[in-house]
Amino acid sequence: MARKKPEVNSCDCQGARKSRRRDAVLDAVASSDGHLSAEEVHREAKKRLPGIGIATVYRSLKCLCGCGKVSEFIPPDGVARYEAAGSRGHHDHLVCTACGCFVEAVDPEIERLQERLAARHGFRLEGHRLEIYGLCACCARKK
Amino acid sequence: MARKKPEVNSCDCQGARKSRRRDAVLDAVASSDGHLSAEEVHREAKKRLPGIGIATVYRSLKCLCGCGKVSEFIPPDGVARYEAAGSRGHHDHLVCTACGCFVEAVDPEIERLQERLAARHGFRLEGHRLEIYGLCACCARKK
DNA sequence: AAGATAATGATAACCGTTATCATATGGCGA
DNA sequence: TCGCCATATGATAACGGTTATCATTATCTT
Ligand SMILES: [Mn+2]
Ligand SMILES: [Mn+2]
Ligand SMILES: [Zn+2]
Ligand SMILES: [Zn+2]
Repeated sequence: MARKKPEVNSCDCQGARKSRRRDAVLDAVASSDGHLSAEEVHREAKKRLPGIGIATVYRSLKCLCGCGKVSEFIPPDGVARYEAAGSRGHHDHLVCTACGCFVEAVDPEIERLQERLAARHGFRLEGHRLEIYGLCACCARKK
Repeated sequence: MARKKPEVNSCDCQGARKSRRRDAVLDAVASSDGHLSAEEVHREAKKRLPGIGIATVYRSLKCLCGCGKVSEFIPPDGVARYEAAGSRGHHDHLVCTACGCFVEAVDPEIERLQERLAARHGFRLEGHRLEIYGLCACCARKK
């Protein structure tokens, strides 16, 4: 007889309970191309649970970031953006100053040199943020 | 007979007039160690011109950033910070996650590899932002 | 099922920054 | 030097993304 799958909680945080809304928020982020603002996540989540409130979206995003399912990054305009962090590992962003698109990229050498730079200044490295601004291939062509 | 020095305007923007307050704002930023918030700049500027308002500080900072005398950078907490940009050239920041201090650093190799990374993705590079997070030497010792 | 506690939605509060507007000031031509 | 007009200024309201509050609901444990 088929037995119910063990309930997996979308949040691994201590004391966290399972919640349909948090699942919806994670699904909204995970099934998109990423780089959504909280408001955009809300719009997507409402397609799954029409009544979900914006406060819950913020709370869920914070929780999901805390347990590593989602990662946040804050562009210069100060509006946080979210993307699924499960399988996709760390990456940096090339940000187009014309159309605002994001291109993801990693350069292992840059990553390594950052460690060296931190060490050189006695820093115990915990993380970093690298954003490269410019015109994406598409926008550069139009100019 | 000593004649007055030609008035130099602290702002090179088109149509800008000389203003004592903008001078005071520039002086406040230039004579500090940098990385001041707008509110901190206001506090310093008031030592020079007690009546100066916060709106004027914001306006002056924007103007001074526009003509390259001051540079702005926005840490993850979203509160803009300012530093003199005249002689000091580009640099990146090592940010201590414990005490919040900033250490300035440049790695020419990282700078060069960023150009390569941009080119590799067809980006016409305009600028970048690199922040490295971790414990500064001082804070790492205390842990 | 009942009790304990986490989750939720509506909305007020927060806070750095920007916009507004009446007034003051700087710089130019006469 | 004087007058004109665009720019600069200060007080303060408005803005917008995010967080806090609180009464209610959902989930988990026993
Ligand atoms: Mn990304
Ligand atoms: Mn600096
Ligand atoms: Zn583009
Ligand atoms: Zn430190």
